[in-house]
Amino acid sequence: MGLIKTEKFTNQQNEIALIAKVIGHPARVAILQHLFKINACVCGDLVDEIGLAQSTISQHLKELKHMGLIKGSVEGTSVCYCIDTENWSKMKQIMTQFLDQDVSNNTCC
Amino acid sequence: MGLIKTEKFTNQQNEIALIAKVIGHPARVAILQHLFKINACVCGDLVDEIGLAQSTISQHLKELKHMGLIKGSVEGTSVCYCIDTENWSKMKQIMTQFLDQDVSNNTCC
DNA sequence: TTTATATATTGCAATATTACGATTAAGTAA
DNA sequence: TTACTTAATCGTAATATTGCAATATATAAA
Repeated sequence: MGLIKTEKFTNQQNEIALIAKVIGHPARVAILQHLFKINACVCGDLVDEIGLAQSTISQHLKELKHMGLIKGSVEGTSVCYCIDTENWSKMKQIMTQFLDQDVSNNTCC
Repeated sequence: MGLIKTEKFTNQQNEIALIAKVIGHPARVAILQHLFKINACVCGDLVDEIGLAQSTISQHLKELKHMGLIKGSVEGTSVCYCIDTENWSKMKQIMTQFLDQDVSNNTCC
């Protein structure tokens, strides 16, 4: 069906999955890495940097913004995007907690 | 097109995205959490636990196995699944390194 | 061998995602 | 005003994902 049955899972499980899903595309990984690297506002040079069509990059930016990982502010004709540090930290904590599950007692197979 | 242009990105970016993508479904998050919780082999009770069809769970297990996050061994008629601790640690390191990018110098917008 | 149980695979329908070109919107410069 | 620049949105095609029923496979028990 292509439709995820979110009602079968806990809020936490759905949230982890949503965060991971947004990161689960190399273009969005590249955008985030570039924003971290530049460490300041960036706009349409992401299109040159990444090499996908302008409309495609715009769509990925929209998804990242929708998840709250980045924020954008209009600067004249261009738009300045950057990491939303507060939300990034929150997201990082959620993911880290999931990833940090103790593996040492795992005594099977 | 629905087709990701992986050739536009670095191996690292593609790898991060692939890992995140596998985690990007609540059923797979639930499976992983259950395997951690039980801390031992588990088989078809994942179907009862999660409440999706057997074939659906089997497919998700296949994807997790394909990414190397879990491994399974046949035990009679059932199959014992568990976290692949070595690969989990590797994966965790890759993701943590990505998530840990320094946010403090971010002075924009 | 037959039957039962557990898991994997196949085939399919519904929906989602990715990507792009074309267009629109909104600001700037002339 | 018009022309230009930048980014968002729309429409669309191609592909991917999700989920299930049905079937296949493989082992165990009778």
